[in-house]
Amino acid sequence: MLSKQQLIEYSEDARKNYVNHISIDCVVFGFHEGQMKVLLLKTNDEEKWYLPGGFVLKEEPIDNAAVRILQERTGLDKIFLQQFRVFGDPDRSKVHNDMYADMLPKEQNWFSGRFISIGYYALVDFFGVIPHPDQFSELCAWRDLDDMPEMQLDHEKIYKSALDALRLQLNYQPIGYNLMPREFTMPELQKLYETILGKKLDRRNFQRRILAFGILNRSEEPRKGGAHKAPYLYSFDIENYQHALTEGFKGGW
Amino acid sequence: MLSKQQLIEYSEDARKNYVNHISIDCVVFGFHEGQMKVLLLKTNDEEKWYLPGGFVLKEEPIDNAAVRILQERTGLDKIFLQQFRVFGDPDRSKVHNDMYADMLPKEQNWFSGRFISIGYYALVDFFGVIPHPDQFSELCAWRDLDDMPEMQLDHEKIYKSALDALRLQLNYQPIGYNLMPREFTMPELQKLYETILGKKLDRRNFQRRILAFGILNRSEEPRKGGAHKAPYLYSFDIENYQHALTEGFKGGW
DNA sequence: TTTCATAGTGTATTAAGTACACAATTGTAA
DNA sequence: TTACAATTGTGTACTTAATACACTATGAAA
Repeated sequence: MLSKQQLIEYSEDARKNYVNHISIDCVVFGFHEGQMKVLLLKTNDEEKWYLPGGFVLKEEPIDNAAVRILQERTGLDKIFLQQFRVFGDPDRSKVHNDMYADMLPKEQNWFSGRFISIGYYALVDFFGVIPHPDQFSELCAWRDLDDMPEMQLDHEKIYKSALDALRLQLNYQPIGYNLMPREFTMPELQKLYETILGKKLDRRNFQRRILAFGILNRSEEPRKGGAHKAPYLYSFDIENYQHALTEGFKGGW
Repeated sequence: MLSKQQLIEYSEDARKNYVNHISIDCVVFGFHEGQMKVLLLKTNDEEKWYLPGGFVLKEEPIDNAAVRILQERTGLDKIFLQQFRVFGDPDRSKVHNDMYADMLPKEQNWFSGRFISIGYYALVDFFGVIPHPDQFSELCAWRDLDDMPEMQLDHEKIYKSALDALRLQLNYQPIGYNLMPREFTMPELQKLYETILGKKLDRRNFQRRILAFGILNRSEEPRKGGAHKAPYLYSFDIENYQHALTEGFKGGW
């Protein structure tokens, strides 16, 4: 959390370096222990959480800005990022505006204006992430998708919209390379799909379908040491996976 | 086309009224005589065309801005609009910037900065549109999708991206209500799909599939007076159509 | 009345999606 | 050591959707 003096400095820096009126908000999805997770931030003195976000440098492509912002929050440098929609209601950042208006003199307050936010979602490796709070927060942590806390501004709307976009993507693109460890079992992958979709799938049909995509390689050796029958291990065939990403799966017409 | 003095005035007005650094570009699709059309603008003294676009008023939701911009260009007031992506390379408007830099003193030039553009596509009734040029152009006209001219800035990239988005939409949403006249024949509707997709479809299979969506009503009376066998007339069942728009068709998983 | 272009309809085949059941493996508790 | 519970692997019948393809019907013009 910034002091008033720091806030003034941040505001002045921001005016110098960032494109005004534009922000970026990222919905970072991770997957761990059969749970879909979203990376959130929080200050100590506020109840509500918010999404990792930031601004666009004056000479920076917006996609790079999103990558930079996520690098700062997660430590990751290769991130699957997808722009999914713009949030541009004039009063979407009203609460924020008012908050900073109390703390900053108007002429020094870069935050006073309206911000139009570009929404990105990211799929990341849960274990690769080292959550870093930003300047405004003390806490950066994973939250379960089915146990999301109250959120600031329109961030609830944003993450729900991201989830919709992700579910849609599931229909015509492969998913998982950025969310699963290198090797995983079929039930583990199924759990990912079930979590994203929020519903149960049939084991046998899931397996057949996902294998038909041709993006998985099965290891020779099954995973040992588990409490039950040793499952096979799979990994993504990265070449086919990339191809499927660009080409899409079926198409309909 | 604006004179230098008018340009200065426009620039000052813009600074007062619009959110800086944000623009909107619209890809307006129409359909006429079996051809997919896109609405474009042009000045007399430049070869290249550009997309209808504009800026966001300081207190205006971005979707409203897109509607307002299209109302001005087309005269339509009910428009199917879909945000599809943001174009935010720092040098995307460089040509424009340079052009205005020659004409406007820097401190009076609202256009000098970088603009991040929100792309919308619109599906409209061809006959409902009365093309109005904007302040910068003399010409506002339909162009065939398969005969598109050279375009300014990154507008070629934008309309191609819009077409991709539209094709994707075809897979999970109905299309046509905003593009077809109230009554139409099955071959006419098929032509629309073929044009959007850029490929031929089988008559019989198309009919079966589109009817299976349950969004069409068939009139009692076929269209008479044609040179051949009188075709049946169809119209959209607006209730089912709307339902399909929000719910989507199949889904995959 | 024949011909041509177009419209309407049906059927067989293949592929994809869904529903469902049994056998195999492994650790644990009797 | 043996029975059990939990989990994984696999197969098959059924239904639905997608594809390929051919004939009949209509209306205007030659």
